[in-house]
Amino acid sequence: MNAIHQEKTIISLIKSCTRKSHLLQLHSQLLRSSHFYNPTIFLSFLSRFALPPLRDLSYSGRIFNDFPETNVSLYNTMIKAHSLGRDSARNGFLLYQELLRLGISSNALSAAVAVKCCTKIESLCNGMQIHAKIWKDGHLSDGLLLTTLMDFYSCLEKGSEAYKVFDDMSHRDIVAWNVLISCYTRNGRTRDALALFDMMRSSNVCQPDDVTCLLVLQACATLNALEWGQKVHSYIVEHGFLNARNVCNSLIVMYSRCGCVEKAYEVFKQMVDRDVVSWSAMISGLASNAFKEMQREGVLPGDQTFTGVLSACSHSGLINEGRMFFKCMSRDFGVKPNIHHYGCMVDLLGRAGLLDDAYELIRSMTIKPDAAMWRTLLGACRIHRYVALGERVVEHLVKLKAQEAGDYVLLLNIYSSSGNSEKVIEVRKMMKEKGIQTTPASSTIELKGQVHEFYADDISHPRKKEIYEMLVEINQQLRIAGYVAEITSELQSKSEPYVLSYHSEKLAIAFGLLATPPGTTIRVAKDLRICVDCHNFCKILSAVYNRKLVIRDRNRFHHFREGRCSCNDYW
DNA sequence: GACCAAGTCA
Repeated sequence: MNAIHQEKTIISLIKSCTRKSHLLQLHSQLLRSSHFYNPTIFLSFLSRFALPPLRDLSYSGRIFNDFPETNVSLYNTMIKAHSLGRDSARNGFLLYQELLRLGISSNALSAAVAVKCCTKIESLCNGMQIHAKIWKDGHLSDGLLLTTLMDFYSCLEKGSEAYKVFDDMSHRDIVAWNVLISCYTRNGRTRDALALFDMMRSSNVCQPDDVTCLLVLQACATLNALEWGQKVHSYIVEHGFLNARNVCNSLIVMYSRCGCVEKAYEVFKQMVDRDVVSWSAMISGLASNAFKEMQREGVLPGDQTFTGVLSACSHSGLINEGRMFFKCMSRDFGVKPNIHHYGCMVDLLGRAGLLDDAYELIRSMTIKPDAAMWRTLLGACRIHRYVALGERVVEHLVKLKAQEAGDYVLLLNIYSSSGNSEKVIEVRKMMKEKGIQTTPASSTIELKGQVHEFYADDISHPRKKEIYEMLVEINQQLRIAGYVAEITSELQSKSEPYVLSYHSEKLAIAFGLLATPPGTTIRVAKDLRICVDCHNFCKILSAVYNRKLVIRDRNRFHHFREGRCSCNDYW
């Protein structure tokens, strides 16, 4: 009795672990006790490590292999974990075959997760083999398994097979119906998907849920079926699905595809927790509708139009739209891409981490790339830590004789963030030899019509004593809130090694904090990029001091509020 | 008693 109680406690302890470090600690503790070899406890451990949010395949694979026993559940968990990734799904299927080879009796769940792997790797014949085995093992009454199988056929565009499975099901729950709808939309029977929504509503088999709405809205968007969409919208309102973010996002997409941006905007405005998807959907809706409207009014888009559209795409990370517009501008509108268009595309691809594509694009250009273009790419190399490409880009800049101190600083940052200190020293030396001067960065803040300018470690301001005292206090406060100064990854334009000092923006912010009443937004402009450390500083400061902070640096605006920044991570 | 199915932008 006691043992069972203990087991339960340990399992709930494992479940409550949200951090990998805690879990690892618990793991090593248990490893020393006898509990670890309890298969039930080990299973809950394994699934914690193998499945999202942690999903560490190599670690979970190791403990799975090291564990002295095996059983179906352990295998199922591992197969499931592998089925979630495109690259790992093949190994998931191999694990399933291993399970069969070992003679461990597989169950319906094993088949389900193995089928999931086949869906991911798009292997029809492997999936059909499993289907045959399901038949043989008599698992045909398992609704979950059959739903998975249906989805498999649907994803591989074997609609008729999927319908057959559906027909043979003895009990169909809402998920099965939803899979059927998604199968219809995927396999070119979009109108039937809509009809199904009506059928479900009028019969009392299964009432549409939020996912049903999601799927049907998708169908409406492709069919341009505005009235249908509105019907679904009112159903959503009636059933209180409007607080589901993904439902709202789908509504936005549906309305903008149907040309009703106003309606889309209405939905967008009443949302309380908008995420990237909501914003991207809204932006792309606005952009493409404005674009369509322009054509309707017979105004031909010019090169400036595309600069606007492309830069909107690049700022909102709309990669596919950007690519689409870029392709159609010359093909359909006879607008030859100019250097700005290419610049937007390089920025777009670079931000998305598609650096090789960006490099290829520059190479393919008929016009000569300018320094700004290479610099954009260099910035992207810095973000995504592409050392080799970064070096090549600097070579191009040198060839153009356009290299600036800032470029070397960027290169320095690339090396230092990838931990290559030898190269850092080398570049520094070269900069010294070439006599490259770095201009000190400055930050400005406006107060009652007067602009105050600060440099790093500036002591020229009349209120410098207060400002530095304020900074000491801020640092204390922020440290309590968990701020740790980050000095390793970032180097500013100083040629000296990093000394613990205050960048200009910190001085400006401290001044703003002491010179303005609580609640005032602090606005600072900086001529270079804000560094990671100052960025963290701002994030935490905005929460601790409950102030909104707007920093405009060389690249963009950063809006800090309640411990967060508008640019999700640093850039 | 633990492990399981569908789904938002592109």
